[in-house]
Amino acid sequence: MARPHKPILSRDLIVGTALELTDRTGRFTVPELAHRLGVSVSSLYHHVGGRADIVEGIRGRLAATLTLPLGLTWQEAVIHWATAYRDSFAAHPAAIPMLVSQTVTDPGTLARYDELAEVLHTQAGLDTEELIVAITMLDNLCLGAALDLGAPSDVWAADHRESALTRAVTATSRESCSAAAFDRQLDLIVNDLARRAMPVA
Amino acid sequence: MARPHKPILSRDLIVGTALELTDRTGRFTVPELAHRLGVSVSSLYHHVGGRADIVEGIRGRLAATLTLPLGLTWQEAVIHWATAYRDSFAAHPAAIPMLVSQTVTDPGTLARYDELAEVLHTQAGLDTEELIVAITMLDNLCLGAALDLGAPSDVWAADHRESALTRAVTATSRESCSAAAFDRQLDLIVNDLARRAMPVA
DNA sequence: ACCTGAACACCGTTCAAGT
DNA sequence: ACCTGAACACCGTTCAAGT
Repeated sequence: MARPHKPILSRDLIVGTALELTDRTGRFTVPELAHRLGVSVSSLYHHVGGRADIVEGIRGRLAATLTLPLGLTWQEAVIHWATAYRDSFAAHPAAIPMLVSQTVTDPGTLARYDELAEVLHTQAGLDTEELIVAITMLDNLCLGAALDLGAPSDVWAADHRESALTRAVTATSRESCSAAAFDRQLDLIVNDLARRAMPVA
Repeated sequence: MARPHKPILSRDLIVGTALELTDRTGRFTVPELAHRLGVSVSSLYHHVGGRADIVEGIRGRLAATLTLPLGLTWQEAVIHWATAYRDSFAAHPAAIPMLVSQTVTDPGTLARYDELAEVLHTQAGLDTEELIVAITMLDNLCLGAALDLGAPSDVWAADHRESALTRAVTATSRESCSAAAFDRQLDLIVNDLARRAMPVA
């Protein structure tokens, strides 16, 4: 088989399989990916710029959920955006380190940031300075929460010492605490923004 | 030369050189590291468990600054801890992706978390549940801020569209905004904790 | 246009060998 | 104990070749 009549590969298929592989095994490798697709390694390079491009494709998939529905107040929009961000990244924990080590170039992802900025500007009346600080805060929060939820930074899970605190901590659910911390921090941020917002209606 | 009278390598030297290499070139590789040290690759494995162990050594170096001075109020301690965390990670941006992709095992780092927990427990009177949420929030914040400061997640630097916001944003200093967002968020967290604290004095 | 095999320049790790 | 060279099983990417 040299060239099939109907292409068997596509950027979308490659990205999807890479994400699947990452979820299942914690990583993906170009040879593994090719094997999984029943194809030779070099075939992939006809549809994709390389490994980094595949990672960027994964980013695009995850960021797709950040689209804002119409008719939300800016507060609701912020909460929707941040929650979707955290959720979709946390659903693929093993992908986070890959995403974090690489500059964001996916146009869809960038557009999602723009949309949030638009809402904060036109509906909450934040000026440029405030806008950037706000988005930075939200970005920080979501990234941190997703990392904390998914990545292997199980800081307090280790039985490293005789700390009463550490032992108590081990008992509690890691996920629920992370979620609680996220919710509370998001709430703090929204309130802080509300205090600074210039109502435009 | 087979075995020198005085060892030329040590875990500390290896870790230090790896960090230096990372700062200068954005990454470190075992062969590069060996070359830089004027030594054969396999020599490193007499002093270090492997690449992951070197990364853990780097984590230990950076976490060393998290030690809390005596005589601080718990609020001051939180601010000191978080600021030192953010600062020392942000000073080595290229190291962050490596640190984030790997489980924390460095004992020193784990001890620094314990110390903060101790302060929050005994001085702020937080119960177990509150304690974990608090530390998770702080951990999230610092990690997110460090990532945002150092990692190549220059989200809004890309000239991807005709967004007035995006262009305005490009003008402003990335660092100062990140710092402002961090300071404000840290302030929010401390105040939130103060509201929940049970004064013990 | 799309798949292939072979080749290239890398990785991290191990291990018998030397002193 | 500590350094070495050689070997191993991997990576990601390229490129001439086939249809």
